[in-house]
Amino acid sequence: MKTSPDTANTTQRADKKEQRRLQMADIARLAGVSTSTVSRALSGSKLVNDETKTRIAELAKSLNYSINIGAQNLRLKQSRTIAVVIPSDSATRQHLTDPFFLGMLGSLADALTERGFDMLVSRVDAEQLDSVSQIYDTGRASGIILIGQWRHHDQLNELALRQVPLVVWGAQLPKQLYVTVGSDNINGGKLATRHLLDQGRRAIAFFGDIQLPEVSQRYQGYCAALSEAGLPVREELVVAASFVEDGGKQAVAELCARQVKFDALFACSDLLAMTAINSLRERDFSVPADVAVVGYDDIELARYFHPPLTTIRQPMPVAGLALVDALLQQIDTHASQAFLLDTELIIRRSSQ
Amino acid sequence: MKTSPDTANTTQRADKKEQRRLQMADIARLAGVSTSTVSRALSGSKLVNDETKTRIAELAKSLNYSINIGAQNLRLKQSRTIAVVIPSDSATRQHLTDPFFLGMLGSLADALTERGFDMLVSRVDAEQLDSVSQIYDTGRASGIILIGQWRHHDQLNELALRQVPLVVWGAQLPKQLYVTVGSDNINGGKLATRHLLDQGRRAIAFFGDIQLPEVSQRYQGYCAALSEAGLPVREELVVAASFVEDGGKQAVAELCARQVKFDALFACSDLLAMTAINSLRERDFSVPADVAVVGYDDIELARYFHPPLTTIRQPMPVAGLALVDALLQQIDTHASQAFLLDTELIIRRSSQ
DNA sequence: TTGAAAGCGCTAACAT
DNA sequence: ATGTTAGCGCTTTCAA
Repeated sequence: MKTSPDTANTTQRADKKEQRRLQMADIARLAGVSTSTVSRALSGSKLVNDETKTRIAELAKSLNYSINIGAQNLRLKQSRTIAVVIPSDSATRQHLTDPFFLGMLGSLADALTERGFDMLVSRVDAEQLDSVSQIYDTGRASGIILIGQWRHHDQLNELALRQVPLVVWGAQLPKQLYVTVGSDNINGGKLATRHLLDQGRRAIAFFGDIQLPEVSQRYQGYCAALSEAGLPVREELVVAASFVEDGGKQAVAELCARQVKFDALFACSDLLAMTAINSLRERDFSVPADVAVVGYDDIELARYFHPPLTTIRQPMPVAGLALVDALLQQIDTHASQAFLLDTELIIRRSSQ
Repeated sequence: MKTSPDTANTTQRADKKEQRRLQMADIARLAGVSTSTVSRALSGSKLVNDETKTRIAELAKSLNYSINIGAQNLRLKQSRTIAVVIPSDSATRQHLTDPFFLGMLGSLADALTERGFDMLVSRVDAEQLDSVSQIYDTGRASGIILIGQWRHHDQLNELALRQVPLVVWGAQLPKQLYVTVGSDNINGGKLATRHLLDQGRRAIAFFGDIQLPEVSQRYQGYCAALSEAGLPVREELVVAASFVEDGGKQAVAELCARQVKFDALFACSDLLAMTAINSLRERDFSVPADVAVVGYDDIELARYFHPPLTTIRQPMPVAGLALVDALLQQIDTHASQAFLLDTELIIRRSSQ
């Protein structure tokens, strides 16, 4: 039988036993009240005498006591925790390194703090996205924000079917059962392309993997802008560049191998744009003189690049809040809507 | 901001009836056994019949049941959660945007997953670092990893005094009560400076805020390398550049205002190096011809910069594991040691 | 205004 | 090999 630690017990120096953590019963005893009163006092209930309330609050503070959140959550059947999940490619494990996703994490951290939620971050193998529901099923988090839609449309639909409260950063697709928050990719693509057209460029290359929903919409914007200007979409200018590794380098190589003339480039991420610019430079193209370049994301380093990168900014600070609020609303009301954020063209030297 | 035009985008559940979450008792009833048996079966106890064990496991799987972690943790008096804290400047809120810290988050996510812990991420106002202990006192996390020692030495010591299990990424200082894991900044500074000396440079500027422990050690390395080469440390070449904003730009301005000749630059972060290089370029210095530059951190973009940045790499993948293991050991044994990771010179074009 | 008692969902002695 | 029972630390009826 285990005796509860008691004041009469001698504590030995060699004794490695955890000094028992203070709990509500201790505060109650020291204040000469019941735990109910302590609980009420600390939660600011008006059922308790003001004088006792402050006495208890001070006692707690002086002893460095804080309510055990695990127990509180169990009792209240809540968790006040949201999980942020970033699918990671099992092979490269590279996704969490993209500056864009990382910026998003910061924005989410702020938004969740503001709403009084804790943020649990986990990387999940992209091939096992269904394991995401565990985070919810176990009560670890009351909902899930997933950053990185990639090609997981079907798996995400399955999650939604399982009633997991879920909001995804990405593009809206047909037959979509889950809720997305994202920026206006179509317009982003238009803005970028129009800007290049305004600079007098006519042979605008497009770098991006059209299989990805967001990129596909940026491509739609690209096509729309060309069409507005009365220009055809020339397939030989479109390269399926991937986001990983030296995507830009490979894409430039591919484009050059095609022997096609081009005087501008719209790359679907800043990273892609930067590696592309470096490759262009190696091949003695000058940016922006020979090739005007526009990127996408406006990561922090875009302005420090040489030349400073013209790009499409996604509104990060708003993005976090939008994701969080969409999720909280879904948890509350079991219904919420897709939400589209404005994109903005940031003009710097790489395109002028 | 617009709401999306699509029709099918509202996820609704007409049925608002709370479907009670499945719990162990339900599984027990359905399996015709007691909850103890279910508990044991799911935890793989050998006390339970193999046949029953698989029966229960399958039942649970088919019903999508997972153990409620909150209740489990309460009962087991554990949390299997580690908090990762990033102090944020109350004014700028900029710290979580430094690519280096963000890379660290990724590394920690991997390391914690590997050790079976959840990662709670929170941004805490740098002026109220003592509030960090709440995360521990409330039982929310069993320990804390703090990224960003900055000038908070005293506050960190106080936290350690309060018995909060804590490991800090940073430099080891005298009279330090908390445990640090960090890279070998002194050697990093030496490697960078020696490399510049090897390139024949003799007037090497140093950019960094020596008030910060890590930077101070890099500066020590810088001094040591100069001294090895029989050169004096020239104060007019040392600029107290800050990490934030256009730190590099200001530092270059300051240096030029001093009218001192320099042919190399060691900047204490890659971001600093990059902004400095851009400023140098504006002033018609060529890099590396006129000024050879070495940065610090080896963030992902360093290799994509123009010119590709020579830098000191801190071993990120190892860093996460080292931090986590130091913390877990501290939680287990109430003792752990500071740990120093090797730094490595990565030579690229900016210095040659 | 306060206290007693029940129980959140689980685990682990202690029985059988 | 399985069931009974007593909590983990808290909140909240219900009773006083």
